[in-house]
Amino acid sequence: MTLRDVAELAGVSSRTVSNVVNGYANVTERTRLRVQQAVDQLGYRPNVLARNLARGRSGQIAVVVPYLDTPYFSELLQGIIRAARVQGYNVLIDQTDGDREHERMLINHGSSRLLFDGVIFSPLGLSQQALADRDPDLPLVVLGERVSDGTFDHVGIDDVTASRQATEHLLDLGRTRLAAIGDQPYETGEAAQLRTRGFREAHERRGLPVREDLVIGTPRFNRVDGAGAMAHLLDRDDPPDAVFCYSDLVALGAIHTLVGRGLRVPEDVAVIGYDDIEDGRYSNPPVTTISPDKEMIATTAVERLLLRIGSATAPPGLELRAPHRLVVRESTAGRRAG
Amino acid sequence: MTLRDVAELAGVSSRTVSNVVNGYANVTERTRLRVQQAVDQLGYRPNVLARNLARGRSGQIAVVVPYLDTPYFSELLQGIIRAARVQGYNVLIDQTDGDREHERMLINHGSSRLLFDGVIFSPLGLSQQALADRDPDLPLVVLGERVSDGTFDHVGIDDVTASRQATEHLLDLGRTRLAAIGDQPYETGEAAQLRTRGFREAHERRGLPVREDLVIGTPRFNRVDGAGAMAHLLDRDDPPDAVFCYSDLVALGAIHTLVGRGLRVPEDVAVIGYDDIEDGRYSNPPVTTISPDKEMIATTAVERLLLRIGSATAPPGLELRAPHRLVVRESTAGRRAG
DNA sequence: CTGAAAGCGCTAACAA
DNA sequence: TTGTTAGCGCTTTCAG
Repeated sequence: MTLRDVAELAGVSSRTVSNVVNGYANVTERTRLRVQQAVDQLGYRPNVLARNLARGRSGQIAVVVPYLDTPYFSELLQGIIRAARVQGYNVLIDQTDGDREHERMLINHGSSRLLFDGVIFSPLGLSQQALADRDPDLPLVVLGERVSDGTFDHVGIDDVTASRQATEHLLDLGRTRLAAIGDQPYETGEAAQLRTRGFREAHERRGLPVREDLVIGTPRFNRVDGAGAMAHLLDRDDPPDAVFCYSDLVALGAIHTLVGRGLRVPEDVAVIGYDDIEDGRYSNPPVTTISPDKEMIATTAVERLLLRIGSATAPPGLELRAPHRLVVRESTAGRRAG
Repeated sequence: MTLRDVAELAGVSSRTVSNVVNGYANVTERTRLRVQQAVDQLGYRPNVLARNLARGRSGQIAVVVPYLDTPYFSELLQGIIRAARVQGYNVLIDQTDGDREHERMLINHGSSRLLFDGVIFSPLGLSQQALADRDPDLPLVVLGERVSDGTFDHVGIDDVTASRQATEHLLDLGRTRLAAIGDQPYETGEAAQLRTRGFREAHERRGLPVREDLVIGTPRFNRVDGAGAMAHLLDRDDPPDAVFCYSDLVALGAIHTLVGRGLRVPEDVAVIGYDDIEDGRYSNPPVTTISPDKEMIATTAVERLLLRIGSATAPPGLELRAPHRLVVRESTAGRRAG
């Protein structure tokens, strides 16, 4: 079943069939119908491989995330896949485990060209410099806490503000010994550092000192790290009465430790997270969190990437901010639902 | 940068370059070296699109799951992606939301042929019949609780046995009023029905009657359903003292309701889940569960699919059972860790 | 509005 | 062991 077969049956040239199949204009209604009929009759479906080669495009975009089983990413992924499909694009998924070399390879068109037309990338191990050194012809949209260097788009929320708001929420509750879990004071920890900055800003605004010894670093933002850091904090002479966790997973880990030690959340220690993943809504207690508009992030990322793919000349790299909001639940507010 | 350019520079034919690039035999070490040098010098990378067309293969497999943000699937996906990459295959991900029509389309090569060479499929809305009616030329491996009709491979654990073991564990604790949450007594609910069968078998073996009014159906296996079903159960005159949940998410939802009502887990009600997702390990309390060997499932599925793709004549459809085990945690055992 | 025909870059049968 | 060459099936320029 090829274009030719259809053309023959319909008594037109393959050019015309192609026009019809691709919904181009310039086809008489009459011939369009005849061709359509032939297509249906033969059960013709275009060969994507041939089309791709001829077009020089794969019709696929790659989404690169550090970890697939991180709820935040899988929730985001859903939105991206949906948005891409609407535009006729398929999504290739890649997981880097934060491996720097792997990440670098992917933004250089992977091991082979043309497998994907563009990349939505959530870098973890990669420096700003490595991002700048990438294949300049590969359309790129970056998620998370980077800053665009003008050659790619960047979609994220305002992390400093969000973190400040999270911290202020804890201060508003009358808590005085605030801890922060998740700092990463090294080159590839930009994400974390922005949150730490917001944490500091909140203190500054209130004229309060930051308890430096309560700012704890973690290699990743997962449950294990949260649980460990919390245990560490509780072993102090003067443990915190509130904790700002840099992800909901960290918060869940921290709560796990707290409850395990017989402490009450939020009465003894209030806990706030970040990301608003579904787990946090059904945990005990449900977790107060910063909720980024994931749907908007996904849609915007796809939209901008396809725009780049479609443009002959690369559009300027934009900083795109999705909205976020503070969602107060029982891990700080202390109410209890049925 | 095409094969020809390389051939020219190396002073050989494009055929030879192709041989070298693809690691075929029959190339003198000497020419191999010369070609390799030319490749490096020109920074040549093969055009996958052209290769795909010529080979008639896309080098991609599709993985189709109902929901991407279900931890069980995203954990499985990780393993699949890894296993596929090792074999030089890329993974396309598709989410059906359990939509029957969408599922049917995908096992008929989607809307276009050749986009993927085979499918690993976790059906939700599709009947056995629909599976049988699929495009017979599309290599297929099915995950979950179906039975192979001999034309595809099926990878899963022994659900009846696992469910029986889960139930027996509750009975061993001395519980007498066992509930089950997750039954789906309709055509596409085969997965659920197997678990219900195991639940019954355990009772039968002990000569105990099943409390039919405590077997609750849920449309999906997620937190909301679990929370709702549990609330429903607690409103009974004679509420259960133990609950077998058909997924860990359901268990987490159920626990959420229990704790919200001021009941203790496991003292008042013991809860067991299914899937062993990471969330269950860090919840309060951690969830006892049936743990399928996900890594094995992923590897086996990929292995079998690639074998099918590579075979001229379709190998017989196999039933492949991955191992599982009962993991006892605090939601039934009542210990409490730090 | 439609037809003819030249590729897209690679693979692999056939020859040498 | 290597070269020649005919496709793979579609898109698209250029005529008409």
